[in-house]
Amino acid sequence: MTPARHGLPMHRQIEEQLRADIEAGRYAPGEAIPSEAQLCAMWEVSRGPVRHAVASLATQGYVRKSQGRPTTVRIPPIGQRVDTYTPFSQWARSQRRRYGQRTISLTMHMSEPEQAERLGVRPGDRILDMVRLRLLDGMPTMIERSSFTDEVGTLLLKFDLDSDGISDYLTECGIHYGVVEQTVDAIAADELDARWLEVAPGAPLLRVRRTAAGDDGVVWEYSDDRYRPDLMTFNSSFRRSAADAGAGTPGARARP
Amino acid sequence: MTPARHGLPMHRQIEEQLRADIEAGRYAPGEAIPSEAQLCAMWEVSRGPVRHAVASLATQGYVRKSQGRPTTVRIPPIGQRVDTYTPFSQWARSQRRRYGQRTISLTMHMSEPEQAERLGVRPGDRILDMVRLRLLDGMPTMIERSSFTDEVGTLLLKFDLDSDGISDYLTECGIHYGVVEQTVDAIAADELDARWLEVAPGAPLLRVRRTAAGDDGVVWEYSDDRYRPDLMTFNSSFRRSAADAGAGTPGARARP
DNA sequence: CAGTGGTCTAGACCACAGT
DNA sequence: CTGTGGTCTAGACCACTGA
Repeated sequence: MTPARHGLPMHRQIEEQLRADIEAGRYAPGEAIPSEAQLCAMWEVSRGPVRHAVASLATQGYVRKSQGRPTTVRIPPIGQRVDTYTPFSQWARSQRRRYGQRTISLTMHMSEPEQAERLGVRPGDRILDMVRLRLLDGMPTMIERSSFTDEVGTLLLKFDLDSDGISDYLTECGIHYGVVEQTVDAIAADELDARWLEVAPGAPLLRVRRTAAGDDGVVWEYSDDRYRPDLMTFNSSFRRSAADAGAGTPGARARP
Repeated sequence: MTPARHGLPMHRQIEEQLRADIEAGRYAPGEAIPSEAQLCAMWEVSRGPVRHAVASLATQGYVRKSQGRPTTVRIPPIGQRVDTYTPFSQWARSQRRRYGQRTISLTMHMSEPEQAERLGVRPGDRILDMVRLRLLDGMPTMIERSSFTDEVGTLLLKFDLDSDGISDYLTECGIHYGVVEQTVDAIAADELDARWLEVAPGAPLLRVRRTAAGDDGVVWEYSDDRYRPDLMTFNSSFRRSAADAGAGTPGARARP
């Protein structure tokens, strides 16, 4: 009898279980996960949900699919992934790495027009600005400049920001990540970055700017995260089907 | 009447047609694409292929889905996307931007151990190293350092590398992008970067390292692309389901 | 050859938006 | 309420892999 727990749809339950099994090493990298037929039997479902779950893991880079051969566990990537967002502390936990944070500044103030635009509030509306240093294995790794809407900011002020991840706390408050958009580029370290990340001013940093909205599409966070590139990279991997290339030119398909 | 062209599966045909319609502006940003039911009727297929096609476009950021509401066309992102790889020239064409390239150097030589490792060949095997400057609207935008296996390199030597994108040429030769892995970080410009990209030495650049393999998984390209961050960014956007966060903590779901 | 994943059908019921 | 997308079933046939 299938557990039928939570309100999660079957394909999500299967996905989460497989992800947990992979992260726990119960399926070794390079080894096969159970076949679709086996998963159907294990969960007593049809192929639909099973394929949905495995496809999702494949796009997230957990497994590698190819026709005819069993689906195998991918060699785990070194850095974070760009096609899915995991809060820093949760990512660090999943990698079994020590992490920490220091709050550098915390300011509740009236928003400038530019900030308001990014957060989708009216200029002059109250927002919370937060600057934190994030550590990985004791090394200063990232400077996080976040802005929150008044509603979320008020919640955060009641919380010990130097403690464990704030995302868990916000989730408990009913605030969670629905639609996330990220832009990645590079930027020279300014004086603040340089001091806290212990690099020279002007040194190249990897910047990720992120807006996060709830499931309802209402933005509640804007963040500018700057990483030391020697300590963190962002990865992605995917299959690109043969015909993605030319919408106009079919082209010869001569395979030696 | 459905064209029934190529050997492409239906869901790919539908996806390509929708992508073409979106890029051509036949569906305006923010506007709805045809409903699943309409697409089923138009293509005379069941919902399976239609949902597959739309889901694929959604993960690539072309459309935005939400339950109950029609699926709408996303506002086109400024930069390239990180969760799918499009060769530079093809990306530039899709954005209707002028582009060009200059080959800085081209070397066929025996591989060093490190290079061989990345390309998956034996140390000492012959490889082709290529350094090119890529231009966008006349501005030097990216320096590309690529290494190719002997087989692919031999093909490239027969080709005019300053002409239009080499990826189209390789596709005609039967070489195409199957499995692609990318790593994004930041790096200081070296002397070569600085001279060609017209920035100061040490200026921050956005680096994308990529290995490309065929559908058979055999690697044929390794590339180190360095972008001026003021001229190019990489974007991603996605939905993150509410339960992705805590595998352990269900948490209250109090929504004000 | 048997087993794998890839594709597709024709239904069904549900959750949610907007009227 | 109707129409939308979200999920799922129980079949089917195909393409590919490897023994």
